[in-house]
Amino acid sequence: MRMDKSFIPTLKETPTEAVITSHILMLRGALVRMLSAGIYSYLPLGYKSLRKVSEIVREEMNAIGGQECHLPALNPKEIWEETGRVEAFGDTMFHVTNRDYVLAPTHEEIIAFHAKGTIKSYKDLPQIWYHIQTKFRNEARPRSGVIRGRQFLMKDSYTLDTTFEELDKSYALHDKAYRKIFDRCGLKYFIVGASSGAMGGSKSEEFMVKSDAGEDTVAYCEKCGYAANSEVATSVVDGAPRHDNSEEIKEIHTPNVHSIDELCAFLKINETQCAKSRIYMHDNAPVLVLMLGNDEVNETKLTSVLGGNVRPCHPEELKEISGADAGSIGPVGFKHKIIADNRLKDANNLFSGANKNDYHIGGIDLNRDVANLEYYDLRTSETGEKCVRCGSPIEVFKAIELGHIFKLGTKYSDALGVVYQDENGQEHPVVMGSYGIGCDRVLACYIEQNNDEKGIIWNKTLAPFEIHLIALNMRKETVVNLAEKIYDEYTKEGFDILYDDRPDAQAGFKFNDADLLGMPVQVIVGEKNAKEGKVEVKIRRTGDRFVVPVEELKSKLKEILM
RNA sequence: CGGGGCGUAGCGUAGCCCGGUUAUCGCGCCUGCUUUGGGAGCAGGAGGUCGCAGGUUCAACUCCUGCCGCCCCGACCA
Repeated sequence: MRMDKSFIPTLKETPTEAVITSHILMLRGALVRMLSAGIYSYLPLGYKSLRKVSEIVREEMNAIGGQECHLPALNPKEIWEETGRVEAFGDTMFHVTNRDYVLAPTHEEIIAFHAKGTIKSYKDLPQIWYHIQTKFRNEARPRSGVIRGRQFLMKDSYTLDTTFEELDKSYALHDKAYRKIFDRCGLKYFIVGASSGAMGGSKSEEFMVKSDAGEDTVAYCEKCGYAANSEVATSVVDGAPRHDNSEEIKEIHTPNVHSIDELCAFLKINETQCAKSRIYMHDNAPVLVLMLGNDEVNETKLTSVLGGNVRPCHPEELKEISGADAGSIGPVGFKHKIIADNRLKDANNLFSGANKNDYHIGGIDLNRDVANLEYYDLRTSETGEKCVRCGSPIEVFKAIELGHIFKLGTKYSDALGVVYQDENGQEHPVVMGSYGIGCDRVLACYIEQNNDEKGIIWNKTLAPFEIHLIALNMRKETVVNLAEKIYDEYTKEGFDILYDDRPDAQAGFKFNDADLLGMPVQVIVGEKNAKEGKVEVKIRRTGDRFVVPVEELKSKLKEILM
């Protein structure tokens, strides 16, 4: 592709709306342009890379027996109502206003719809169906460029199986395919156990990339590879000690003491002697959650322990329920359900709120003073705590979710009546799995991980072009002749070349654009070298540069691009 | 949806608090000449509903009200 008169509007300056590296470089490097919040146009270079991502995904999906389809993004609302997901998605789903259609945020329903008419017998199974389609989600707050958009490109595949054992196999195939896909893309990623959330189903794992721009928090053990979304991550931490003698309960006047830290400072005690109280509303009934010290309640864990709907109580509800405001609430005398985190198991001589403003209670023995107390893992793990598997310190950090694989089970086949007949003519619901990869995110994450102060550093796999050919001075006949010759000949031979043939751009301008765009190899045609029948080759990633005679260029390029 | 910030030429911006000349500067763009191995120089030039709509005023980029858009933090999120 010739650069002169092509749609590659690189930017010298950083647009104000971009703050994370990949977003900045995707804008500056002319890969994308924003149309509206969370809605991006891919320009020629960006689209070329996006298609390379899709192609890798396609090859690996086909390799495990996936069959590519193309399902509509416009869906009848009715089918989404049958599974209850119009309500489940709520405002996140786009609705068409002049007809009863929705824009599909994912495609479980549509797959189930087609499976229903097609899958009749156990002989029809298993199946892997996938497509690469634009998805629509009305994100309240799009951010980080293409990483969280209202419209994005996703590969989603769905497996149909007879049994959960068979589903395990389909799931394992996807796990394998996903590793290959991300490996081929050159991403550093890891896999975490995750909560299934609104998708339903039993097991799910996420493919994550570490990044400050991420929206998920994960716990990771470098030593043994344990990794989990912080929604479900556990770690080993010491519990509160149980002392030989339980002290008597005593009420203490604690004016203006609201937080655990203030309480510790006021009473000159340690955090591990305090029980923090949080009140949640669980299906319209209050529940007091007791945590040790400053431990944070993990609401995902709490929800899975309690089931149903759980939300924190509003400040005005607290006084009515407990008799005190936040900061003075405690388990002793609390009249509703109480549960506690495992760290508090059998603890005594604790301090906690007195359910009376400005008062705390000391000498609490949970075994003696709180009836029917149940203990669960309710806390959020933190950096430095010990790995549940190997005991090494874990690290907790932000990450971007690139892919997610789910064992769905029969949720959708039950709702939409997708059944098959077994050998005995008995009907059973088809067992489903669902697997997604955010193609835009693959691109953005790659750039997050592969850049320097000059710009993007592509590897051959995802680069829009393999070679960036730079003719330094288009007014010198020797330069033009050589560059044109290389461009024509090598393009015919299958090299994918971006040719900077802009007539007026200065050398420095071209060099900087080339570094910004980041093709793996730059071939530089300058006057001095050209006269001697030589060109310069620069490797973008390492910055290495060397001069080669034109006769040797081809073999050299083949060697580099192998 | 809550909190904060911003909206002036294709991009980045000054001016606004304290209303009053022809709305500032840099990049980019056009013309000419020079230059051509790390974002060139000189000269000339084009380009603006100052986000939109009301209001106050003799007078609004500037003050007031409403709306829209964008960014950041949070809530939410498959």
